[in-house]
Amino acid sequence: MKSGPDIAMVASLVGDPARANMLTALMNGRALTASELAQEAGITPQTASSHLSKLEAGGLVEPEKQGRHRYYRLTDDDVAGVLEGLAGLAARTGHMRVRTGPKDPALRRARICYDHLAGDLGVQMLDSLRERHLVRQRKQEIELTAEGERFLVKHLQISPDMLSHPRRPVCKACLDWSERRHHLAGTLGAAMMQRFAELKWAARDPTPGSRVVNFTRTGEKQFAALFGSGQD
Amino acid sequence: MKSGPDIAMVASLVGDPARANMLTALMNGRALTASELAQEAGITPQTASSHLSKLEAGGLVEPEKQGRHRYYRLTDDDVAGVLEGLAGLAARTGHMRVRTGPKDPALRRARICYDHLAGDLGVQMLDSLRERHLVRQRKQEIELTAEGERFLVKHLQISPDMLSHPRRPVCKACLDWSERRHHLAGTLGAAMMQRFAELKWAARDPTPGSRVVNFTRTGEKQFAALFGSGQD
DNA sequence: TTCATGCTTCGATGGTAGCCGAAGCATTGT
DNA sequence: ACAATGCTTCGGCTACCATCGAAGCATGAA
Repeated sequence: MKSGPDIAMVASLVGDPARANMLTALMNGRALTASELAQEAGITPQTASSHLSKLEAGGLVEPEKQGRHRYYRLTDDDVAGVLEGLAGLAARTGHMRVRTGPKDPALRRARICYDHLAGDLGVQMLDSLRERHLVRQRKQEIELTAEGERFLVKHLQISPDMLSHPRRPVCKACLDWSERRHHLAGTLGAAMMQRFAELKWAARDPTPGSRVVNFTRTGEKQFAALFGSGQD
Repeated sequence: MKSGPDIAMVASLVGDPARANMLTALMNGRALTASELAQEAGITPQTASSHLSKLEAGGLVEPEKQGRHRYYRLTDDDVAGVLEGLAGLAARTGHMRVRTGPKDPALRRARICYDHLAGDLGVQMLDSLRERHLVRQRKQEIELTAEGERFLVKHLQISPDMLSHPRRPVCKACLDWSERRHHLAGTLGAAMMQRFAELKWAARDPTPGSRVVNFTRTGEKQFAALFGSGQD
């Protein structure tokens, strides 16, 4: 007869409703934690774990470990393309699908991730640093360049000497919860956030338990001047 | 939660090994009968029937009734494209797939289908007729044009008057078993085949039960001159 | 007509896979 | 050190669905 399952194998991966929900949740290119994907699919974490291992074995998703979290993203654009094609075929025969709603805007914009800046502004900051070659990023590895060191001293009064730590890297890519792209973690990320607070550019929201970071007017301006991409 | 199965529904259709085998068998754009697809998938006809209904309901295949046979083809190129994408993803993670072998070459080339010409040459003939606007085809409906009538009289001494029949159409598109594209059936198809025999261009193979049609050297040349596409 | 072929529907069976509870690691924070 | 969180593994349960036997319709042939 024929050789192997082949196409049926990968198709059956997408064929399960729970897995399909996870995959469509990942369609925007961002990454989600296992628990979030579980909630997205309406199943328990242990079931989701089983599904995610299968998806990973099938080459549809790739994990990225992040502390005790485990982020998953689609392997590449090919996977997304096939999913789009399937969605197109499905749309012809029947029902379309509704998009998932947005979340708290303030939280999306700026918040504390452990001890460093996250959210829209955090991602934007790392983007800017990378663009101007102040840091070099390869996958999750981030390295401060010589230009970067000069930049920190000049604009933020941060000396590279202060950043070394026995068990913690200076720079680290941290997946952003709302944007699902990387922002800057590590001792540098923490030092920068601390400096923002000292300069009265920003402060954590006083509401207990809140992770929102509120920028002052001047802080917003200064931040935009340093890391802004034109208008924002 | 989310709305409907959507993408999972169509993916699960492809996800079953039997159905996947059927679909890949249809990937070349040809059409296959239900029994052939059953054999291709290694299942019984009644199981295949169930699968085919689902594939049809899901919009992946379309049936075409042909006598007591029922031919199935992929709905359109979009379906084929998605299948190719899935195959691509599957190929990355593991096993490729072997192609199905060829069949009897003589039978593929030219044979009798009921009373008219089928096989490679039969398909080629209808292609030529259509290309030169001697017939007009819409789906399974084929209509002889005025030019076509003149062509028949001039080159094959076939008068349109001889072709009318109370219960049989003059022209009809017939799905070709080997090529899985249409060839010409109806009273015209039968008349042309008969004329080929009278002209000693071709004759049915004497082997009992064989449906092979053998063309003579001159017959092949004449046929190619009338319906050939350059070199063949 | 009667027979044969191709396909479908019905009913019953069995294997597989999704699902969750409970327990086990791993990482982080106090 | 201990506790808390996030994720994984294990075991059993359940439900779905592919599968086939048997019977029922169609179409075409004799």
